[in-house]
Amino acid sequence: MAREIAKAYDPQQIEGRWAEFWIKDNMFRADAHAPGPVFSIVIPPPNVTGSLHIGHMLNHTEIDILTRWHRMRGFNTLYLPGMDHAGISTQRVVVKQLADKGIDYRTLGREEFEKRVWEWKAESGGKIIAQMKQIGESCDWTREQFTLSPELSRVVREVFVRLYEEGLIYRAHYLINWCPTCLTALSDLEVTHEERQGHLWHIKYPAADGGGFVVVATTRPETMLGDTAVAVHPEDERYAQLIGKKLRLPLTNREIPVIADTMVDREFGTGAVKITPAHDPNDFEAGRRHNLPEIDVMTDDGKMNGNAGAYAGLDRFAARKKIVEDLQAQGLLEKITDHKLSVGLCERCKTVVEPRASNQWFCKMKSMAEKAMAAVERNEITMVPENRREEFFHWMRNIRDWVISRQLWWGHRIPAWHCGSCKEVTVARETPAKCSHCGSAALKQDDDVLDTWFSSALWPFSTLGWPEETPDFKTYYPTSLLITAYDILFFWVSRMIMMGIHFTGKVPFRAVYLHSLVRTASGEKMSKSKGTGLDPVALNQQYGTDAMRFCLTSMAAPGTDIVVSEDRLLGARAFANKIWNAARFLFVNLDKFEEGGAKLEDLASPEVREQAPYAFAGDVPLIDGWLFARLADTLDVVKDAFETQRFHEAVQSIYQFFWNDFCDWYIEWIKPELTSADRTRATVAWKNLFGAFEAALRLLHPVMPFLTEELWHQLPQRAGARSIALEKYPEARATWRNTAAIKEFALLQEVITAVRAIRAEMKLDPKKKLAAQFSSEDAATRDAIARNLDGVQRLALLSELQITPGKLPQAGGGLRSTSLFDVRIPYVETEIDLAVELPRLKKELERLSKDIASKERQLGDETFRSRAPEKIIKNLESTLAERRVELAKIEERLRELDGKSGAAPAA
RNA sequence: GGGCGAUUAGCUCAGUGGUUAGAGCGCUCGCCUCACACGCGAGAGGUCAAAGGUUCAAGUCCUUUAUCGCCCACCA
Repeated sequence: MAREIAKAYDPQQIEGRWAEFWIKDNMFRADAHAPGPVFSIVIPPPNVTGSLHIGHMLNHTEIDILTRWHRMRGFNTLYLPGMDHAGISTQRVVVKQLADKGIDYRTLGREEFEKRVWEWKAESGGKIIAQMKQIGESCDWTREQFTLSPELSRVVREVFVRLYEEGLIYRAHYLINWCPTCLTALSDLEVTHEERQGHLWHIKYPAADGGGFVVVATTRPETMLGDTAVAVHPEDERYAQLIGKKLRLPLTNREIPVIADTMVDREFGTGAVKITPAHDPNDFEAGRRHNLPEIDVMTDDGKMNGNAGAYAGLDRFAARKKIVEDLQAQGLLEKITDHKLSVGLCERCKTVVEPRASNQWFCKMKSMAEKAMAAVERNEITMVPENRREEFFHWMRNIRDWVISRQLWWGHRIPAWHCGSCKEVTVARETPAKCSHCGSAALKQDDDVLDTWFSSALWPFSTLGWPEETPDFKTYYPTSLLITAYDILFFWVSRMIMMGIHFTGKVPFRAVYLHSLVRTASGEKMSKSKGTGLDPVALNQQYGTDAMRFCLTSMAAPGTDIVVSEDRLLGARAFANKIWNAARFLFVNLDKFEEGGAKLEDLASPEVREQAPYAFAGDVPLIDGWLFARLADTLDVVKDAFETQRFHEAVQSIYQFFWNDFCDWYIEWIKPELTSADRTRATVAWKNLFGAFEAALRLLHPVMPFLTEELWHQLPQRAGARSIALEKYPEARATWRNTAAIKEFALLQEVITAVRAIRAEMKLDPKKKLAAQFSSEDAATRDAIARNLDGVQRLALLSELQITPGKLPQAGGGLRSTSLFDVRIPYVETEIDLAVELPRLKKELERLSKDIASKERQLGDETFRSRAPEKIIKNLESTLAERRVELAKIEERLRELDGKSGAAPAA
């Protein structure tokens, strides 16, 4: 039977089919009652703000690799998918969409707006799910979750009420970060800081009694309209007599007191500070200490309000300009100096944040933080990379109460009802009929919603059925591992740990792996708005999903950000193509195998393949023993690497095994065996090739699922075999381990490479078979070459290789030496180019001499001999002996060649 | 202001105190060899940022410095 397979791998031809195949029958559905050790992982739910970007691609690939790997190793595996409603971000997206259509979302009303967002959620969520399916994520789609679903909303209310009843959630009037564009409060974490060049305006505040004035320095003159005091340091002699006196606030007719407070830094500015309790965190605290009134001078959208008198209606920055002009006109502006300051920006829209005093809901964090730190200290949760642990502790130690209310319409409505009669608050799981304080029915639910991270913090248990003790919760909680980007350690990871411990008594995951961010070539965080983002869909189409997966993870060393480049993607695609073509090699030769009377069906059962490597004439051929030994080594590395989330190591070692060992050496070596006239020999070769290739596919499958699934189905498989994803991952068998084969084949590789080098150096006809000579003092080495003469001659393209004991003459041909052997192609028509050979040898000589000198020095050192481990000394001694042999050979060759050439070219 | 990280080949980066520091890409030379030119073979290319220290032994541990990043922080 002849098979047709395209010459080049075309991922577009096959990916869609398998993506569909995997989800069709819920192939990756988890079963809480299934046997085996558990591996569970919940997705960091992507925001429904658009589609997946390349960072998600990395994150999801890592999760999927580990999921597939564990599944193939017999774990009871759950990869739970889902999405986040992403309160402020999603609301912004929809608000903007409406604005683009000329609609102010506020005119729609809350209910209609929510309806529009749900429509958008369906669109964006649908896109995300489609992308996840497209990239082959092996999730259990029957367990998909959404943070704002009715089920999860119930969990949110449960948690809110419990925290309220425990006194951990409270409502207070406090100074918070306000975004005048998003029109909501923000937590400290949602504010990013940016250093900007600004000014320090020195303003004269005249004394109320007309005697002189105090100069205050401020970076924000517009807030002076809300000043309710000026503060000086109590021990500042310059201002001592002013304390308790009144000043007249310029541009208004208000009188404000001079107060004394140790918060003032005498060295800064003039040593006198204007106090604006409603618009500055420090001043807010000072205001509380001194019982000062708060005067909010702004509106929600950042304009000056009625309290700003003549400036009312002006934007805060326009007001700043006007105020400075007016002060100047009145001669109250002493001077303006340059001043660098860090301004707070809204994380989402980059608007300058306005500190404002307002009524908000808060969550006390300290006690939860302490328990979370203790758990991490006890290593109930491990963190990779480990240095993130310190960051975590640092943040947790300095944690402040969390503003959890947001003035948005998209989110979990706070389950609190305000009583119109007694003004008290009723907090309840279900909408209450009457006020729990006075019994009045005049209840109105709080307008605010919860910070989106509040529901995300519950994700590992809310998605598994908590507060019920469901089978899912019992089996899969705590989850095994959390994989996420390091930039949400505080937003999300820390809060999950705190909430998880608080509500379930257990950590939410056993381990956290914080992976890199994917950056642009210039090192910036990728951003769609800046046009620097890479579109994973386009890249998948261009290079193939498997290549993308390979590319991203091969660079994913923990702790460093990664940069995706065209070059790397091309390299990854080439690898996929290489695998494809290795398979093609098998297929185009199958006829020959079957012509010999063998049947493909004989290779279909895993039991048959698992017995590879098969022996011929009583022995496993060296090449097969070697390949399976290399496979075992690779599997060791892969296991170790995946267990410690060192994806790049695992992926690179798989790459090396497949390309270098399997393709470059194994396939090249066994080619003639496959068509050997000796049918028994040929059959053994075929069985071993099949066994090795099929194992290699399984080895590769978690990283490159599409390609391996496609090829695996083209190999003979037992009846009822559904998918490579459900097969067993190869296990490094004890019988595969074979250091002798590795050592022996390394010798053959060395000899073949040496002959090829000589051939290149002598510029010999690359197709012409040549006669060469081989010598070694070591009988075992000579035997090894003799045993494998056919292969060596063939790969080195030799007509014959004469094996003699001892050494070869160092002149009269192209030659390579090691301490163990010499190999030489005698001159026939061509000679060595001395202008190349002599400098090469001299350089080698120099390197060896230096190396020998340093080793001699070290071995001559008594302290070294007495302190270094025996093994190190032994190694050093034998290496030194080898180097000396090599040096002697090089010296001899140099003498010969120098003599021959008369005048050696200058080195 | 505090903290963390980085600095290794032309580029992007691995490197877990112990032989001659690796990979991919790029570069040079030679090959369309019947799986693969998305390929094959052979090469060149590195005082591991600088200085000091610990150690028998340092790219790896410590200190200082320089440069570049990132995070955190209420100095008006």
